[in-house]
Amino acid sequence: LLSGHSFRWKNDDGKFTGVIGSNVVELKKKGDFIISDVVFGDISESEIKKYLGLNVDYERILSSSSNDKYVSQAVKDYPGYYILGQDPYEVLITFICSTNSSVHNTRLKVANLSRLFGKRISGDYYTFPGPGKLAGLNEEEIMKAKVGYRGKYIIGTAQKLMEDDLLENLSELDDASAVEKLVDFPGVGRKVADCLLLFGYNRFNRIPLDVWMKRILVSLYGADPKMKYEEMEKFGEKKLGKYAGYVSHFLFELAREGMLPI
DNA sequence: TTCCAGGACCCTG
DNA sequence: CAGGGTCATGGA
Repeated sequence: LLSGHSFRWKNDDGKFTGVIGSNVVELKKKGDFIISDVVFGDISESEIKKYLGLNVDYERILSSSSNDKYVSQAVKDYPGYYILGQDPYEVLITFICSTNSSVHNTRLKVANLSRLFGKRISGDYYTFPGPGKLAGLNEEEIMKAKVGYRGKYIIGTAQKLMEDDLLENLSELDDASAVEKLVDFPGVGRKVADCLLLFGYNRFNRIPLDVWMKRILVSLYGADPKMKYEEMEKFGEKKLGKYAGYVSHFLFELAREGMLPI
C-alpha cells in the first residue's frame, strides 16, 4: 500500500487508511489475515479483495522467477508484497503526477488533487476527481494542487478521455497497440503507459522502466545502458520471465530501500 | 545551495 | 534516430 504504485494510503501504527472509489477503508494485519473495516461507503469484501490484488495466483507468479537470486531475495524480504488492482483512470492520472517526482512528492500532489477537486467522503477523505471535473479546470486552478508543469498534461489527458474513453476498451488491445494509443495522451510516455498496463490492467509482463529499473537491469543483469526503451524492456522480460513486471516491483522496492548493489 | 525524484516533451544535428 | 535542455515542486 505504501510501495509507490498507490499514492493514497497512510499508515498509523499498523492501521492503513485509504480511499477506494468512494469508500474509506481501514486495513489491519492480524497474523496471516487482513482485517478490513469500511469506515464509510458500501464496498463489498470481494471488491476489497480485488483491489488488494488477492485474486491472483501469487505463488505461481513468484515461482516463475524463483531461480533468480535477486527476486528470490526480494520475495523473502517482502512477503505478501502484492500488486494492487486499482482503477485504471486513477492510475493514469496519478502516474502522470509521478513523472520526475519522488513517491513522497507524488503522494502530496494526489492528496491535493483529491482535496481540491474530489468530493468529500468523510473526515479528510476525498474521492479522486473524475475526468469530467479535471477536464473543466484551467491551468491556474489546477496549479493550486502543486502539480507543477504536469497541470496542463492532466487537463489535456482528462479532456481527451472525455472525447473518447480509451480506457474502457483498452483490454481488447494487445500490449503494443495499447502503448501506441496511450502515448498519445499528453504527459504519457512509454514508462507511464507501462505503469498503467501493469498497475491498472494487471498485465504482469510489463516492466515500467524508471531510473531504478534501468539501474537494476544494467548493473545486476548486464543490460546495455544505451538500449532503447523497448529493447531494454524485452531484455528484462527475458531475464525475469512471464511475470517480469510483477517481480520487477519487488526489485524496485529493494532498490529504493538501498538493499541492492547498484 | 545543489541535486534528484517510478519522465515527457521539444528542439537540433 | 540520438542527444541535449527544460519543465514545478519538495526533500535530502
